[in-house]
Amino acid sequence: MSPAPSPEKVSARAEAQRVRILDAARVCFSERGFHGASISAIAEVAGMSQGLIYRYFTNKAAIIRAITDEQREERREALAGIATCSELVEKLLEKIDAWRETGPGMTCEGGFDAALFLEVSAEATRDPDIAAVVTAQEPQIWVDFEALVQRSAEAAGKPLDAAALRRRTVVMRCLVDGLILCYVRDPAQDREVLRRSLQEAVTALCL
Amino acid sequence: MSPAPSPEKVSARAEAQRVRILDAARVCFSERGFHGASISAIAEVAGMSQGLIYRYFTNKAAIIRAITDEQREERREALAGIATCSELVEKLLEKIDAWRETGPGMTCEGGFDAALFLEVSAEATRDPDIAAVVTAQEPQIWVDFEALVQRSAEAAGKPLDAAALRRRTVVMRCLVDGLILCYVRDPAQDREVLRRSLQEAVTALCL
Amino acid sequence: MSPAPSPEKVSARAEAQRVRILDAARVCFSERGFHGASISAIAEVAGMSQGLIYRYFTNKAAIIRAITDEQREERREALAGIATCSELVEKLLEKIDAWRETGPGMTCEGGFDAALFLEVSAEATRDPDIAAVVTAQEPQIWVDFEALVQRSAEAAGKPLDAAALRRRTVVMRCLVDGLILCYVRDPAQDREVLRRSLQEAVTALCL
Amino acid sequence: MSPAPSPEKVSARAEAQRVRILDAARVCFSERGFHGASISAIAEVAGMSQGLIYRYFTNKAAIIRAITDEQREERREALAGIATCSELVEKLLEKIDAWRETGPGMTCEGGFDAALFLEVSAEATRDPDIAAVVTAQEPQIWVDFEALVQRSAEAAGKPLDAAALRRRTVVMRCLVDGLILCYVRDPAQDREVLRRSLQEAVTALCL
DNA sequence: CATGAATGAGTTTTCATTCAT
DNA sequence: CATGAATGAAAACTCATTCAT
Repeated sequence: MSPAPSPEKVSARAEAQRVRILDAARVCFSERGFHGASISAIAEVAGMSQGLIYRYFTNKAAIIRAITDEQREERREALAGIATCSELVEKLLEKIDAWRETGPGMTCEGGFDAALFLEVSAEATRDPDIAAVVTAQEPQIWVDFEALVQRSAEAAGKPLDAAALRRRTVVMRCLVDGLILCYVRDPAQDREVLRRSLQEAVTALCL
Repeated sequence: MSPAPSPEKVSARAEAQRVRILDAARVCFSERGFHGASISAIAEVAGMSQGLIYRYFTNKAAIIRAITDEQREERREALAGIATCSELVEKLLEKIDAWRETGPGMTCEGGFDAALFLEVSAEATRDPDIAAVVTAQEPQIWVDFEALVQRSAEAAGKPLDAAALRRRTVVMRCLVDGLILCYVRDPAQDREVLRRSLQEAVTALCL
Repeated sequence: MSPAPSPEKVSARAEAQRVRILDAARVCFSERGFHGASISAIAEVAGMSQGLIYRYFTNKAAIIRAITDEQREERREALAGIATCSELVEKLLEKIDAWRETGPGMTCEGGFDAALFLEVSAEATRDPDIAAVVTAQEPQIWVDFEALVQRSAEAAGKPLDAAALRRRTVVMRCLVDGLILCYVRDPAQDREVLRRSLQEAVTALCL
Repeated sequence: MSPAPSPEKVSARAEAQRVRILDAARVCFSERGFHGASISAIAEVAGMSQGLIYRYFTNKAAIIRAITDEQREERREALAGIATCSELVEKLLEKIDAWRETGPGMTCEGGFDAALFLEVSAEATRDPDIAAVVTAQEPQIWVDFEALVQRSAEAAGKPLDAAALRRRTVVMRCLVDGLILCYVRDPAQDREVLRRSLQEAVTALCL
């Protein structure tokens, strides 16, 4: 009875547990912030005991780091199926709307959680560990983003050389990240104006 | 002798104390976040007892609200002496650099504290009170920002009608707010590239 | 100008201040209990600064002692105009009703504050100082009470000798104090039943 | 081995902890009053950390409520083995004496804590929650008390009809509760006089 | 005489973390 | 592997008391 489970089984189970914890943490952190959310809240949402969490993460800090680290992949996925900058703007607006409606923690499955994104960015400002994780994500994000911008430029018939590509990419990232802040700070503002403003800028930049 | 202090004197003292507390709070909140900073830390930085803080603010929440509310004025001042969008980009980059060097809490006196800005934005995501304060600032900020954009457009010989002005202003705000995020997330990145990218965009937008 | 006030004037003023403080304290203690009421609350109700209170009372404990001490006089007054035990029961019921309606602190002016009476009794259980004050009142109260009971007995044509008088007085005091507890613990109970029960007992005791 | 503890075991432990806390609370509340006793004092007496108390009671208020609620059962038990009103008076005097000697908090095991009884009554005057708990106990207490009074009346050969029974019961309760107050306010008084006075009254009431 | 700012110790309560079972 | 009881430190907040003015 109860044969020793194969190592893969074990780590599969372990991985599943980690996922459960991270799913719960995402919800809690999004709702209350990294420092406002308690381990006991996470445990409750995850449907497990507080003690068990410490079998999979040494620390609350480790959970925060893991959540922060996830965002790299999410960001990659967000850019994956997208052909042009114009489409990116469109999709992002949709996702922010979805976030407002479905509530916090829905970062996975192609969703986007603006609260978590800002919390991570703010925390990166203070905690060197988090800053390191965030900064480490950047090269990859730049690669993906540049690919998109180049794709977009080529679609517009104006391919860019390396330096111009980088600059155009910087602008696009600022635009996109700034859009999130804009939306968060004044959620009542006219979404259509937002959309058209951004699209106009994309056009002006020949993307 | 020892005349009863005039009421102005009294409230002047009270006001001075409030300022001391807010100065300390700005430093602490910037360093540790709203929920990571403790009242006792604020009291220590302010050089007073914890109890005294409660004579001037009913709550920690009240301090957070006050700090959030301050940002309106700071933002106004930041735009005040600026003629064109190009100049805005230049000044903002300088200020972010200054913040990185002088450390946290230097929001006043024309300074800019990116950490605090992000913390406020993140908190607005969770706390309806903070969201209300932030949202209430927006109309004023739009007015100031539109004035700058129009000034800039006129300087470029291309004045804008109301609708176009609004759209261009949205783009500028996204650009500028996004720049902050970009900088925070990858502080090591080449500042010169950042500068040129943004300026290029400003030019492309005829501002 | 401002001639040195005569000593009587001074102590008259001092006495008036003490009264203001005690009036306020009575209200606060009645509403929140000795330990639940704060000096600052008393100061506010008294319309003066907290510091001033300490010019007239060395301590919070001193105020509590003073309030406790007052009850002797109140109790005397309560018995003063009363002819028979039957009348006492009637008056007490009226006063408890008045207290329920007019709210706390109305101990003076022939009123009766059941909350304060119980608070004092409870505190006497714990604080030896208060116990001493309360116990010191008792001889006087017994004298007054015995006078009433004797009056009542004579009115019924059955004067009592010293020992019997004392015993009958004990019973009357228990009856009357117990009535207060009964009322407080079940304020909804039928007042008429209460009245008749007590009166019946008075009759049975030939008072 | 080391079998998972059965659910009964688990809640048995929890129940035991609650009892430990309530035992400690009884002592502390009796010694210092509800608002004078601190959670840390209760924790110390209970021999546990402050934090642990909050695993079993959400609030200090919840502990106060629980202590208040206990009194119903204590009161029931106090009346249980008693045949006549005369015996009740005898037993009560004994218990008050025991309380004076054994110190505070000995409410359980057929003991009686006058301090706690008065504290609860005083608190009922201020806190609606406590008032509700106290008032909710009353019907049961009346039932028990009426049973005793009827028993006593029958023993005296004079059974009472419903209305008279109620009135006689009111008188007995006032007598008994008032006795507690009398004793507390003047603990030095002659216990024998007290005893004889009450017994005389009981006789006069044909109980 | 009077104020109210100031303090420091104390309050209740929460929380990350550990550990026996 | 999993629980959840237990802890100790720290959080926000209150309060009696003092003191410069």
